[in-house]
Amino acid sequence: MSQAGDDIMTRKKRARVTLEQVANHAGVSRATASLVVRGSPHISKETREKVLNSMKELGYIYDRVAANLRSQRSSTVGLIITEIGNPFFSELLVGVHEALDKEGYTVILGTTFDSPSKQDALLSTMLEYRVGGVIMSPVPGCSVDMVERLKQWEIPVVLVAREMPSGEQFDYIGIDNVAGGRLVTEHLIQQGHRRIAFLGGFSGSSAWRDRKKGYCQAFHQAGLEIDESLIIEAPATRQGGINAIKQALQHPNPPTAAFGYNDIVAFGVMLGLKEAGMIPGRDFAVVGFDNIQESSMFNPPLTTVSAFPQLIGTYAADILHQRMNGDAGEAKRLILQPELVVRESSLLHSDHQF
Amino acid sequence: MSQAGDDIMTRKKRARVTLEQVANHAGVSRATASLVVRGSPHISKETREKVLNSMKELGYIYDRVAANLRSQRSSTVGLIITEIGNPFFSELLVGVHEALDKEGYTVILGTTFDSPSKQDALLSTMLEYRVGGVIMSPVPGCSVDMVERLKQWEIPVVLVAREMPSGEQFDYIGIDNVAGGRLVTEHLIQQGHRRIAFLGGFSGSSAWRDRKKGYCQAFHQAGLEIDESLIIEAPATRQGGINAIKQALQHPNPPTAAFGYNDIVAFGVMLGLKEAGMIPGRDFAVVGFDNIQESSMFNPPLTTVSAFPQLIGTYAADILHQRMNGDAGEAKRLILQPELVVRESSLLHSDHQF
DNA sequence: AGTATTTGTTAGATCGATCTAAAAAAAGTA
DNA sequence: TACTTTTTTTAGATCGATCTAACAAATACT
Repeated sequence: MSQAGDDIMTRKKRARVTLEQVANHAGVSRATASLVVRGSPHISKETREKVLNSMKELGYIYDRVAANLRSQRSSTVGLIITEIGNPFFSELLVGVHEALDKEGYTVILGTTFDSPSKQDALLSTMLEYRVGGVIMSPVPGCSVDMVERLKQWEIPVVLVAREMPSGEQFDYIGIDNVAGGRLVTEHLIQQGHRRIAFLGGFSGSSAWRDRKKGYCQAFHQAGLEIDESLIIEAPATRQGGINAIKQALQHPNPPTAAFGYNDIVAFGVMLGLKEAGMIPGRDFAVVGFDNIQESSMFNPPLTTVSAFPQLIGTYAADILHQRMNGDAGEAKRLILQPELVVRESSLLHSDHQF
Repeated sequence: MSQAGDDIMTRKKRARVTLEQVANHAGVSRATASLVVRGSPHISKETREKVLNSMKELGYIYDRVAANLRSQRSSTVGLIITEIGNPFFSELLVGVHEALDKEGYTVILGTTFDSPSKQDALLSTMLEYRVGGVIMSPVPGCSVDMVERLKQWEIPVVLVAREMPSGEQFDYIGIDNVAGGRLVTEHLIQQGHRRIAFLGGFSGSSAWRDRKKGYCQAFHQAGLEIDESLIIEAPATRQGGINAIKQALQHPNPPTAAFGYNDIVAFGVMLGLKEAGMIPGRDFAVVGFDNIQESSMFNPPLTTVSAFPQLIGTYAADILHQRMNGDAGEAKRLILQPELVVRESSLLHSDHQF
């Protein structure tokens, strides 16, 4: 259970100035001082100033921990993402953070690294800390049970970027991954490619399945066959991309283009191509997904799909804020439409043949 | 002062299961149940199991808020950085986060965007939340006053990446920016460059001043003159880099190489060069600072200096952990030695003349 | 002036845990 | 069996704020 080990704790020596001391100093009651702190309108100008002066004089520090305990409220919000190393999530974090900050919330951060047990542990911690709400990107194969526990305690939950099986009851902000996958694949087909690998990511994540769905749709629509052996799962990391493209190039009938699960994978794919002596954007087309800031600066600049992570974060924060203020309406679904950004990595010179 | 506006709060409806209820259910006292939760050794096996069962049965959730209030301890750590958008800091965040996570701390995140008032507000918030310690990268020109307030409350503070005027009393983990600036500049001088611009960043930050110091040292050591008009301050962003290089190119006697304050600026510089019709790495040498992951993947790959942000984060977390466990020794200073990483952006073809 | 209303203030209980110091139970010893 | 000593359990105060409901004081209304 919740072992509060002593080793990880710190003891404070200097005693805190309490509201009671402020009240005494100002010659009013504790309750009055409390009202002043909270900016109540039922306080006369003079008392307010008396109290504010005493606060300043004594160096008073508001104790949110005590206040939250008594009031059964919380101005803390939990944010659970898979990893901060991925710019998609760090940009999402920026969006969430800025929006919540503006409203006066404090953010508690957690990263799951796609481990369900870590996610459960994080959710527990957040419950223990009495967070007022949670924004999370669920791990693949995440069971709804744990998250429902939050619902039980009437802690609003907003899902971002990834869906959860039977998670219809939760607000969700994401991008239309099917459309995104289709955009990418249609683009590559239009460029004349017929053998297009889909590299990286794992089928456990809803985003992966949707992007693949879009990939398949584009193939079908063009009347082309899908070669399942060109769909290679791998960690959604640079190294995963390197490995995946290497494996794909071993194929007796290798692909001429690759759709990376996300930009990071696509970077890996391009690095792998370079290692194999090929020049991405000339000998081989590569497309990514997310349009993180770096993708415009890669060599060559990466064709990709904008997934608007920061915007997703902002919306998620806004919705959570509404929920925390009592909005109990139906679960909202906000699906942003992706936009294809064509750059050099997918525009092979016309003198190439396939 | 600390207005706890009602609008930002959430009310929970379903009552929490308290330790008292658990105790009643298990037929023991509240105190005993508390000891069980905390894993005290003075509890007999049977009572422990009785209580644990009751906890499970009732769906008990440990209330850290209440516990922290009474025990005057805290397992929360504040992390204050300037921005998450900068990969240097997001990598630092990864280091801090992983290390603290392992020890069971929870991280409260704050970003200052280099605004002193925002930093003060954040420090206040953290005090209000009773954090047990703070890791921070101080804003340029940060006064020691506010941070000293934390010291007063015996809340340990570890500074990272940037120093603070008269901040000798605080632990500091950073990199030898002087050495880094020298490495970069020596490298460029060795490549035959004589007119080297120093672009981006502001002189308010200690990192800027140190890097510039190294830059000057290298010049002096080589017996060369410094042209102050080639030192251009600008925001440490991509756009700042673009603007700075454009300005530098206007110079009647323009530079042949640029030292970007950090990799992001260097990226901007390279983009600006491209816009001006020049090819970085062929017509103009560019070097950055930090060696963020993307710099190896840029076009061309960026010569830079490794600043080991993740490692800095890890060390900072470790030291903070020690401090929170009572280590009251002298302020520690841990200065990592930077390493030059030479890539194509600074290796001009030999047929070029200056 | 006398009552009703509004405005400002407050005492005392409370949030859910931990602490202290002391009591009860169990084990060890003579 | 009686008396320590050790182990286990507990009652009651406490952390620092907010809540409730009631009480003064000031203002408004016949």
